[in-house]
Amino acid sequence: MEPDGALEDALVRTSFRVMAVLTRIGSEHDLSLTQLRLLGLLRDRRPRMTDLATFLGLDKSTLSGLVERAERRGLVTRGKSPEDRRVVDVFITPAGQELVERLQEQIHVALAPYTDPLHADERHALTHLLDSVSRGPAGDAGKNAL
Amino acid sequence: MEPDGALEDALVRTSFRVMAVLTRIGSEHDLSLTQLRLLGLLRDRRPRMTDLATFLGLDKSTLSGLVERAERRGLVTRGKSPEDRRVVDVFITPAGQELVERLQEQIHVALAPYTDPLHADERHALTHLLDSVSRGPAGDAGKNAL
DNA sequence: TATTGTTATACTCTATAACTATA
DNA sequence: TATAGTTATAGAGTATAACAATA
Repeated sequence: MEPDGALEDALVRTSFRVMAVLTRIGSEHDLSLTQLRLLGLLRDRRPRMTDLATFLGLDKSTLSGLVERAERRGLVTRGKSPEDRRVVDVFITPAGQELVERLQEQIHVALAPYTDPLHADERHALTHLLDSVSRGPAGDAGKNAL
Repeated sequence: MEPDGALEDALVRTSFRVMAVLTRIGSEHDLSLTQLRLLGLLRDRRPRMTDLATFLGLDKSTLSGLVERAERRGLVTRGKSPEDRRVVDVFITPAGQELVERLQEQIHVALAPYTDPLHADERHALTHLLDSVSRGPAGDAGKNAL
């Protein structure tokens, strides 16, 4: 039997490992972890600024800067909504889309060495256990992947 | 059978969840994720500046600022090594020690809702699988917990 | 009045380059 | 010469407060 808190410690330790991988891959493309997540979110969504702030857990003023820098690099675009003219929708550009797909691929490759030692049934079990965990406590919103 | 990359996606998703928890708890104490890790590392070590930079994957100049701000808050201290007078050793203070223990406790409490739904045998299995994963590819240094 | 977003400001985090002091 | 650490500088990330535009 593990000591109390062993599972939580293992989760924290693993998460720092994964974040180190994401940080490294991001920085190879001059992207912070936050820009990485931003692009990931935009991959299959075109949210408004406020939605992005909520998803990322950041202030809307922070989003203004984040999106502005991504836009300056040609990765995303902003467009005013026709229905409600206060709203700004954010889209990924083709260049951004291409980049995010490349990143996804590199992330998988970089994580593979960590997961490769597992047998097929272990991979299967771990995937399902992590899905349970990241689904979170009942009543916690669905949230985002990368 | 899961699609290819499902395990990697689950790892990334879970890691972002865990980081969100750590970020929130840190910010409740005015600590960045990096300061949190710094204190965690110092909990049972008294490394030199260069060691810390290596552990955290940061430049030594970044460490100077990080440690300086933590020192200003009374959480850590710096002391010149007597053997090699170029070296600076970093220690956690009693106040820092007390804080880091409180943080550890809060982190466990905050993660519990995610892990509570698992049965005892699932918790056991997940702990061991995560330990395998975070042990990493053969030849990867031991590294740190929180 | 309330909501959406931006701007101004201030601080932290980060790396690069140049430096000091030891070794 | 090489190593340990700091400082100066510049840019990104972040929140708070004040603001403009729209509802």
